[in-house]
Amino acid sequence: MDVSVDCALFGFDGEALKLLLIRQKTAQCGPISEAELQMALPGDFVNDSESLDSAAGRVLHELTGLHDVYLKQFHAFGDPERVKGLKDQQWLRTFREHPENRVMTVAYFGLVSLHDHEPTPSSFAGEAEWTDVDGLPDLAFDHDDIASLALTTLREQLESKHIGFEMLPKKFTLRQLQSLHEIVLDKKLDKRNFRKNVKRMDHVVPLDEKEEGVLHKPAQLFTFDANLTTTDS
Amino acid sequence: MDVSVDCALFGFDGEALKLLLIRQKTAQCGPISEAELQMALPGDFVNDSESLDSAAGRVLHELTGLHDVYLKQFHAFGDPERVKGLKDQQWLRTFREHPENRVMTVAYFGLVSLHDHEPTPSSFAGEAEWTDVDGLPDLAFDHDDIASLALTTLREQLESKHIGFEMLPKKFTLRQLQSLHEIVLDKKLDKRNFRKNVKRMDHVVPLDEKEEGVLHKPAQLFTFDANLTTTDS
DNA sequence: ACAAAAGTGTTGGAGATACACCCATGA
DNA sequence: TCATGGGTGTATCTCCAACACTTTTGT
Repeated sequence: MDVSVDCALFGFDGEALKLLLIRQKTAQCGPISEAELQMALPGDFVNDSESLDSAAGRVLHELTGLHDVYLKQFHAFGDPERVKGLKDQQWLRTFREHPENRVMTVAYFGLVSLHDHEPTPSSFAGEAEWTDVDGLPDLAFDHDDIASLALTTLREQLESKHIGFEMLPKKFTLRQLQSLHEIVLDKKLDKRNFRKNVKRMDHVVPLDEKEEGVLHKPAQLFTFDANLTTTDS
Repeated sequence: MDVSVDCALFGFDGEALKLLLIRQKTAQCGPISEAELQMALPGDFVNDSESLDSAAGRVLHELTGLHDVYLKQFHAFGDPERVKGLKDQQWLRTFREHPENRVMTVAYFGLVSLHDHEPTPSSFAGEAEWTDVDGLPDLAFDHDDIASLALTTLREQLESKHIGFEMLPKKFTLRQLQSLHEIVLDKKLDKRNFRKNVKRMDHVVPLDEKEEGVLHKPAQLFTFDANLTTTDS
């Protein structure tokens, strides 16, 4: 059986939660309209000598140029028919040696800051795009399921594992942190209570720096100190 | 790459938490002492046409004769060297066609009642045994890691997903439920507070029946009604 | 009668929620 | 001076933890 990894990479641009998707390459021949081209989560086969985590890290690096971002396995998908759809097979035939092979995939979700680094994909340049999580298109294979479970997992772990920071710039304001939580959890939070909670987290440290270039009172900047994280997987 | 499933089946006998392990079959030739024989979690290759969940269910059924027990995937293990230990290879050579192949495994944990059904393994009869989770032996392959993560996962989900009932008889007393929690979580719980919490769970329903054959005041029996479970994965 | 576990309420503290005003900055 | 978001404290309520005695049964 073939084994792949697929990555659901989430990013936050201050406004909305984004997911990195790749678009099927236009087949050189044949009149396929743009709308016909499927989108999917980035993924690749696991190489002979690499671990699953390394494979996921490699896919991520090839797409974003980033190392060392938060990346966690969350589920394996192994339905025998998961790549057997008509469109799925058409796509696979354009680049796979044995598109009819059964392939199971280990899915990872990752968190990327869209602030510090330009989200421009590197080696896959042009075919990858950040898409709003609200109103995702239908995805190829079983990637709708994967994306949906990735989002659920992100929601569950956002608070319990304090991983929100991974989607923010190194220096961030409390307002940014709060919007992120509000958007991911899809509910409004009370500003004062939120700040009270954050102040209790010893790994969110205030800096002697303020926001610049804003047309209102500049906010204090904070950063994330990974020294002591209470909850680890 | 070969793909297998491994199952960490937990059971509770009223006293201790048990894990189902299989023992390496004695090689017909060669003077290998009992102590040299390794133990491992039950597992098997995933068949061509079955899903991962089905494969795990099949392994479980072959071992215990049970259907429909709680069984959940919790992690995929794919280190390239995970079956390459010396003893691991010796064992694999006794029954695998290509023992040197890389094999990744999708690990499941399952919960079994040791009360209602005799824990006697069926088709693997004789080679499987329920072992105390305290003081597990060293296991073959990376099964120490798998068992350890399975236990962590069980602890995390015991309360949040209300799955303790799966390890109790259909009719159980609150004392049994509490001991189970105390043993899994490894901490003493307050009887009154515990019962208060249980009474809030609408899926634990009291029966018009009492314990029998005990040399003290007989306790009321409860059962588990799966109609409305608040948390699902 | 005795042993052994079943069963039952109250109190105090900690943490969560709800809520409104003044402040600093840039235009 | 105005518009915009930054920043702050208090009262209430709910949830959790701690704690001891009476009841029912079998021997």
